[in-house]
Amino acid sequence: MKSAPPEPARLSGIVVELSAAIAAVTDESPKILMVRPPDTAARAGLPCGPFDPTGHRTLEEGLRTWVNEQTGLALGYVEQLYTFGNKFRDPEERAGGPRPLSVGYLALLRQTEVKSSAKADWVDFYRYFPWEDGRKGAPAILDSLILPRLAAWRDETKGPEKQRRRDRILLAFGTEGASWDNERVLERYELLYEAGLVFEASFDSGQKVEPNLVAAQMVTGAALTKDHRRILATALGRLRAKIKYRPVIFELMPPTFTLFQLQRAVEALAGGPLHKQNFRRLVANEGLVEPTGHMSAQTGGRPAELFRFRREVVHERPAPGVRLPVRVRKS
Amino acid sequence: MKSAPPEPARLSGIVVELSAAIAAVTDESPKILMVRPPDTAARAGLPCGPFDPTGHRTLEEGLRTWVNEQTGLALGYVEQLYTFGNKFRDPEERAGGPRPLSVGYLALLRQTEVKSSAKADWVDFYRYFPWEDGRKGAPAILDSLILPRLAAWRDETKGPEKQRRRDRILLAFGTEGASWDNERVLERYELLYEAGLVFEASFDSGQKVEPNLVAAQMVTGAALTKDHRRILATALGRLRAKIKYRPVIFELMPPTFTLFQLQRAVEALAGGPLHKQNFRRLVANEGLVEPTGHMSAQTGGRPAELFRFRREVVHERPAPGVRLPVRVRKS
DNA sequence: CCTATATATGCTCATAGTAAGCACAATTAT
DNA sequence: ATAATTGTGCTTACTATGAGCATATATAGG
Repeated sequence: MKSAPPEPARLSGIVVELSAAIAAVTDESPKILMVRPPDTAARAGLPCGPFDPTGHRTLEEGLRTWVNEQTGLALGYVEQLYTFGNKFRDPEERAGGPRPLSVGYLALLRQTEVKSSAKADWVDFYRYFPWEDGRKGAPAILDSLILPRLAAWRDETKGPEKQRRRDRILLAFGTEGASWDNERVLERYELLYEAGLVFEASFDSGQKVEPNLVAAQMVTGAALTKDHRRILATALGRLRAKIKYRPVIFELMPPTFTLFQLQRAVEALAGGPLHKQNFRRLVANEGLVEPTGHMSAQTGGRPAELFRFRREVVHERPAPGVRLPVRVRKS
Repeated sequence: MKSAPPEPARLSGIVVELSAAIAAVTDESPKILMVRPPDTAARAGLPCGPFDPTGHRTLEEGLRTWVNEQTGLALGYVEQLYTFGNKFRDPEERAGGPRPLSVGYLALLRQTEVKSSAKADWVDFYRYFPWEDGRKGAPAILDSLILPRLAAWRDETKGPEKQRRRDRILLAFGTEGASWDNERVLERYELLYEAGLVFEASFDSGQKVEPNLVAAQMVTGAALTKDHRRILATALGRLRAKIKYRPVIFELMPPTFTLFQLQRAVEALAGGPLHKQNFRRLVANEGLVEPTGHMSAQTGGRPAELFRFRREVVHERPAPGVRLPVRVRKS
């Protein structure tokens, strides 16, 4: 075993897959592109395909090729997220299939480029993570179901393990006076998974779970195939982090927009309400946008000025981004 | 081609390698663990080994196993960085070898655990990135060599490509009034690579370069095998980002330490000087440390109080970290 | 002992950024 | 006309940050 050289024969049991969480914001709602399952019994999943070592010069190029073939889309902004390689992340592995690694990517698409297709749908992010949408106050599902269930899961154990579980819940969900960090999407999903509160957990383990847990799983968001919901959680967490220090939000906006549209887009991703006046001041002070001089087609109130993104900011400031003046979450 | 199913035969030409940038801080100098090359003609590299899909349950477990076998170290803090898969990242691929992917990791080790071994050495980070060490003012090599060379490389071209190169230089090196962002380690390395200013560039391309460029390469840091310097640049960038919003610096400190030792460790990684009084205020205000009541063995001046890390902070604050009050870089 | 030097620690002050909210303007729906 | 909706300017209190002064306590060397 020690310092054995690579053995191609032993290593051929690996498949490298490229998967993409492709995000857009339409009508103030955050959307993600999902490939429709082959039959109604199966679950939907992210666009993905195998990496081709002879055809693809880079991993990213392979991803772009695959997405283009599967959905017809030409991706713009693309960023590598994480490589997933846990044993049995794909159930087929149990049946003797090769070990599947998946290199996950986050891609952003402008609203204008969004079109439906025969194979893929645009689905609201929060259908998979209903507990992450705090735009209209703390999600009801937290107090009504998730936190009690997590507390029960914590109390299944004793001693140091119980303490560890308490700590993790506290950190992820901001209980016991700790604060809710909107970036900890993955931590929250993984806790729900471990506590058996999402469908994938009971499916992956193959165990029967108690009936009222099954009922609970029906309301903890829609399930995805394999570990794609985990990949998606990683993507949302990264995206929430990134809009705070890089102007990626503009990858999702049309060429011109009102400040309120911009705010709605940020809120859609961040999952919380923003203070309007402060948001405008922030965006203006950072020099992120410049007025076009035109006014928007009215949308119910006083007409708003149209702005465009100032590409020059990246040269001027070290970390231009929307450092959300998020209102304190009242739980 | 279109939507072709995975073909195991075609895909078997992939090797997945796990590589680790293992960092520590000893004597106020940032160190990285390097595996010694087999002969003096070869270049050193990061500890790494192939991923074993049958033996390793997770990628991270595989990494820990490999590092332990190669260096005898049991890693503590480990974090996945990035997966590298560019064609010909390993020169052996040109000779018909399989396509090598590498999943890069960042690991942190306490000073107390650092011991040399027969196979591996602890090397100062900045031996590979001399332009990143601004602790004693802006590195001389920037003005004397790097920036003029980059300007020449920029001026090789005309029109939009020239503008693109100017923008990239400006963003990465903070020229023309822009500010130096200590996290953009990878962008800087890649610019030097593209401009042919590091040894790996001429080696990888196989071209002869003009003699005075070779001379220049001698002072732009030590070369590493394959693309390991790129992986290392990714690691340093990530580490510099992370210490600002997560208390990872304490993964590198001994159980108790003086505030000045802590400051020196942060400076070593961040690559710039800090304002002492403000640093102390910051660390105290964030509640990152607590006094032990003991005093340090003197180190030349008034004895300092010994502190320890307060593990509880992670529960109290959303993003505890050392938000460096870095002094403005005088170039 | 005295002095230079190095580190440790407490404190001030000016400035910038942030959270919260008041006030008012310009439009549409009823 | 009036309510509702959205846009925009401005104030106020508070907090964080950058810079520096002042002083405390040690060591090293004459």
